[in-house]
Amino acid sequence: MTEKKEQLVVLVDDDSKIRELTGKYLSDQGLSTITADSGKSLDIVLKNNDISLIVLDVMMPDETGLNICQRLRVNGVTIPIIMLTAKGDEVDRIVGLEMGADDYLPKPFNPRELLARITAILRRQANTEVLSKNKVVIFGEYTLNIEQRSLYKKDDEISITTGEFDLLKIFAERPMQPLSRDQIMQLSRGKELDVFDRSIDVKITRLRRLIEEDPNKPVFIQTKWGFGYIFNPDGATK
Amino acid sequence: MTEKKEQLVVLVDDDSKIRELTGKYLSDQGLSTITADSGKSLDIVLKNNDISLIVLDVMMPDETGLNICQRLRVNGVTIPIIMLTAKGDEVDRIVGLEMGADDYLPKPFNPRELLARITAILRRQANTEVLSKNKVVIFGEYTLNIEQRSLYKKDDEISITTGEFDLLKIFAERPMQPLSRDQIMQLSRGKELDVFDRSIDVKITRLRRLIEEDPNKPVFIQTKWGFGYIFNPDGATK
DNA sequence: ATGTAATGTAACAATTTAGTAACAATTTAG
DNA sequence: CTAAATTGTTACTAAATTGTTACATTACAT
Repeated sequence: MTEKKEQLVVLVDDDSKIRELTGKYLSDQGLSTITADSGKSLDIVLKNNDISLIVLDVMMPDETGLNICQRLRVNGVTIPIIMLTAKGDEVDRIVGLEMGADDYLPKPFNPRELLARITAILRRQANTEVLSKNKVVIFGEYTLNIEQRSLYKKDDEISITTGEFDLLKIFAERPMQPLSRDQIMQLSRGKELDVFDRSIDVKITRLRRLIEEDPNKPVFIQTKWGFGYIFNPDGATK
Repeated sequence: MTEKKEQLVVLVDDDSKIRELTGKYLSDQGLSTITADSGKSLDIVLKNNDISLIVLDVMMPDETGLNICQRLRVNGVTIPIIMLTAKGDEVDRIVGLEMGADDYLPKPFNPRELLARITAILRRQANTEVLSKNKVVIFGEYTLNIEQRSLYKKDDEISITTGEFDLLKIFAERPMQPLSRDQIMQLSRGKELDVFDRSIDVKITRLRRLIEEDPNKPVFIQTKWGFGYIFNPDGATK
């Protein structure tokens, strides 16, 4: 019934030897792999492919893996990341995990171990994806059915436009996480936000009219002044 | 509508408070519910009733939910299971899925969310059963017989072209699931849809003329504006 | 309190999307 | 091979959504 999605992995390392050897090994083991030699290349790869996982070397010129990782996470990218750290570098490991990496592997590593960790994470990911198909997000007396792309108030369906749905979905999947207008733009349309672009604000206004009892005192989508907005499914407390 | 088989759900939890409150909620919402306080009680319930779904708490004395789940699956029981796990317990969740649970819900949970997940699973279940057994889909006063490739209104056969039938079949097999034009094209002809291709729209128009009382106000095949179309066998509610 | 920058939003403009008639092309049945 | 039926294409209209702008309002720093 469900078709399996091809899993695509990117390996980011400035050392061409590692890219070739490890890339080949992973491919040989049946894992589609792309390589990139820098953060810049990675950005291009991410823009043009549906990537399932990133393997990221920490030590790279220009931009370190830690930097890249942090930058991606700040921009709301949730693709799992495995960090390659210098041997026994506890500090890097900890920092890496704090930056939002999902796992780490000390260099030099055994390709088989890398593969094992990759598949472990992908399997976990696949499980949660299957489940998120079932997902409904409930806030107050509203229910957002993501699979059906529909919104209900109690038992009545409320008509919601594509843009409103996409925006609400972004929030609903990230409860209690403040999102900047930039992040929202990235997540909804993969673009940068121009400096004087107010379109996100207007969309928020429209969304609030849909789901807030009193749009002047929003409880679900609140303003983080000077930063952006945050979705609180329990409604504002204070 | 169609005569529906009574769906019976068991809620297994050692906490009597949860059993009572949640059981009452589910019953009030029209879902026949039995409760059990342990794996042993569950076995008795399963022996004496035709159960459609099991809601299973993970943390229980004597035998944990994970254990029960595994035991049932090993014994060939395929009834869908929803696990209630401790909040944010990733490990339980993953193990639960590997044991063969169909979904999970972290505790404490919102009863409405539990209900939503139960009905989602039951609907899917019912759907695959109908399709594998009868190959007949009923909506309003229409009957689509998939094996015969024929469509009836009440007892009168309505002539339907190959293309219309194929399209209707795609929808009929996926009730309440929004389909993009791209998906429809993939499903019907295995091709990508060109950007300015409007043929799906035209087919929809023609299909609506066939099965909608008032094709200007379609109730079975509705437009998901900006996305695609959705088939609602119960007819539009609002 | 006051000035400044950020946010809210009404009103309008621009754009995107959907419905479908009319015709052309293609397929099917005889 | 021909006629009929079906399906795809195009063009146009209407509808719905989304973006832009301008001004009002609000929150913050001083």
